[in-house]
Amino acid sequence: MKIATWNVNSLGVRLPQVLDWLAATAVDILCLQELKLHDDKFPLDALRDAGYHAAVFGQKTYNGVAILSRLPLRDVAKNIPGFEDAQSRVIAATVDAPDGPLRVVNGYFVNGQEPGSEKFDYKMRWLHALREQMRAELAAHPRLALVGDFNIAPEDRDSFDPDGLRETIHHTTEERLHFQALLDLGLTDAFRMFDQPEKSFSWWDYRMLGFQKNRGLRIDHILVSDALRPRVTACHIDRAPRKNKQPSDHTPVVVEC
DNA sequence: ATGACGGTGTGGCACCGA
Repeated sequence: MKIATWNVNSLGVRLPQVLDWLAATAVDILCLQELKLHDDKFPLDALRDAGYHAAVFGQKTYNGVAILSRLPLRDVAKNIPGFEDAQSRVIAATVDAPDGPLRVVNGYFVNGQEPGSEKFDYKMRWLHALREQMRAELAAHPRLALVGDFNIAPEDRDSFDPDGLRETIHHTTEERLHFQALLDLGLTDAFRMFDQPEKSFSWWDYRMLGFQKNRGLRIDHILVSDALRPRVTACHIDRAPRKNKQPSDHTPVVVEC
């Protein structure tokens, strides 16, 4: 089973690249973030023709998340229960995989802009609420993956300039403690289960030749539950889509389990 | 301290992302 996450920075623009990538990689589940379109603009037909079911939680202009799956999706949940939020950032669904039900939680985590800002405060409250949701999700669904654009570089090695960017957004101690708190619930960063190249990143700034100079961050993650972890055989970042014409600034992360 | 690039929506520029 192959599961992937990809922040596409507008599905309206990136749909042809998504279809190409699905055809090339044949992932079973693809979690998308930053759709930037409302549900009624979601390209259900094109994705169905490509062989995928979809659970969608869209939003015009900003945010928006979806789960694509070759197998049907059930028990779809949107956003964080009990946490009032005007922004579409979380969608969860269950797939009945051959070896048992698999719960997938797909998040577009808050950016936070700058420590001390109102948006950073929102990020902290959102992360705290997500943790409580994940505690409940894990209790109900032992076989679980939490994936998405976390907007957190968990360690220094996940940043192209950890010293220059110390305690700036994506790098703050507070954000990293929230990431660790998710791991402490019984989740593992699948990427770090394996030897990986140094300076492996999933996002590069569009500006100043960020990708060409590999000035990036690893902020897109796949966390697997303790019950799913023994099944994981590989995890990698696929840089190929970042080399497309008109790429997203993020590239997909893929896990095999 | 600011802008650099790209997407969206609006209306000829502002806002947001990371």
